[in-house]
Amino acid sequence: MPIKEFLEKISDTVWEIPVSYKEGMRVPARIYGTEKIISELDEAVYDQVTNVATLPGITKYAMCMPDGHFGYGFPIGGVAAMDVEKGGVISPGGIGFDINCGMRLMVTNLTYHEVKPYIKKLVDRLYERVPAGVGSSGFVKLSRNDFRQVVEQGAQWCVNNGYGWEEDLELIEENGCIKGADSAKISDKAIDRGFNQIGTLGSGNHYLEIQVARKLDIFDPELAKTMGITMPDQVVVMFHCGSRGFGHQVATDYLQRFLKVMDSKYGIKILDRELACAPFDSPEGQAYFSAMKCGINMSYANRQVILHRIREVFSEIFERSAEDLGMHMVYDVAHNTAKLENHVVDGKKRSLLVHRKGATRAFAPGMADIPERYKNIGQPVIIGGSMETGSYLLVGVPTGDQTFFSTAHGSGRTMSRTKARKAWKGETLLKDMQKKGIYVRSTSMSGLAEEAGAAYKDIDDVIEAAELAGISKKVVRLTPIGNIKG
DNA sequence: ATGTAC
Repeated sequence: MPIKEFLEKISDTVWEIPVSYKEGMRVPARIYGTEKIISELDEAVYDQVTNVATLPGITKYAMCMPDGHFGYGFPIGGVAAMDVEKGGVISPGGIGFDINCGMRLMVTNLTYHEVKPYIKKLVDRLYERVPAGVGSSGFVKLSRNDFRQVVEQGAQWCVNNGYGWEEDLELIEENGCIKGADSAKISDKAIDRGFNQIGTLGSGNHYLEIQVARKLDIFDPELAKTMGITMPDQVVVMFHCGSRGFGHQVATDYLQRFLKVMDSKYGIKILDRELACAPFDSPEGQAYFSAMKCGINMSYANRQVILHRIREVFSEIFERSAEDLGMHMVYDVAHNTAKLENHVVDGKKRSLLVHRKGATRAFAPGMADIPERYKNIGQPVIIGGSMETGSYLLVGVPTGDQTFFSTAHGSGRTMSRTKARKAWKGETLLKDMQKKGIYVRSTSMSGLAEEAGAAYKDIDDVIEAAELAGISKKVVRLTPIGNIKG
């Protein structure tokens, strides 16, 4: 029977697929989105999110955020909380290959008017100083043993070694170092792939962007001010990258290991090999959890070094120190993780492993683990749109409990990379963007075509859906003026 | 996303 017959409208932005849809579903699936988003959704997402609903320990719902689209095993935009005291599993496909791919946002005290004459110079210099593209390596020279320290200490290692400011650490989830990362759980191959990649952007949808907060796009000036956006036309810097080849290798290593033991040792049957998993409370599950945390820390360190590099470049171009330029961080959010969190479910406190794959944590005001500065307003959420359109700064809200305090992470693709490459030419796109006032540098013209704005959902629709659903609140919309694309 | 196939 077609999926539409099963899809039940819960509200204007929440759609449910009951357990009767597919044998083995332990909980219903819920998809977030407006009627428009749902009508354009890739049908494969229904299949994937209902597969996720069959995994052991899944609590309440298998969910998909409004930017959701087809991914490896889980949809990208997938949220699944596993009860670790009830045989809950950990699944690499629910975290993503690019472990802790995420966004970081930094403000400046410069206005559009001041930056505009330098935009070309600024983007060109950033392009030189922040290595981008497939297989790129960074300027931080590390031995393999040093790198093992980095993946255990994350951004804290960077600040201790001169890359950044002490205050940066307070503005990263887990203060830039998730506890329990154990490099003994990492293969030599993963170390080999990662040790020279600190401070590199990567490729695909990874980018570094110079943006402007236009007056009419500051929706809540009080909240914006708390986050450092204090004036119209203020220039900010946002970037998106992850754990590069390192995280990819960690995911590959453990997917293979889980496939070997999942059924034979633990009797877990899954509907799709891409959902390979192991009980959280098993030697294999715990080993991956520790290894995945190394990926989380690698990614924090990567973004920390890039942040440092951006400060250096601005300082050079504007001939003032980064302090004088007010280059303070707003926040750093993780997209691809599984974290152990306490949540209240049906009135009871439970320990849940919350998988967020292409989804952002969005803690409400007053919750633990929010920096002091944001305690009263909620956790900042940084949403990167496609490079042509715009991005958003949001905050978490109390009604976010329905998604274990998770929201969207980006626009969400509507078109495959292959299709996008056929539909557009990178060179034309580059010129069109230039006309719109966005100066772009990219390592790859075909890569640029893959990231065309038209290959993505409308970011404004996605944010609107997230706000209407009560899973995050918008604060500022940010417009790009310069972009370095990996 | 990714030394875009070990």
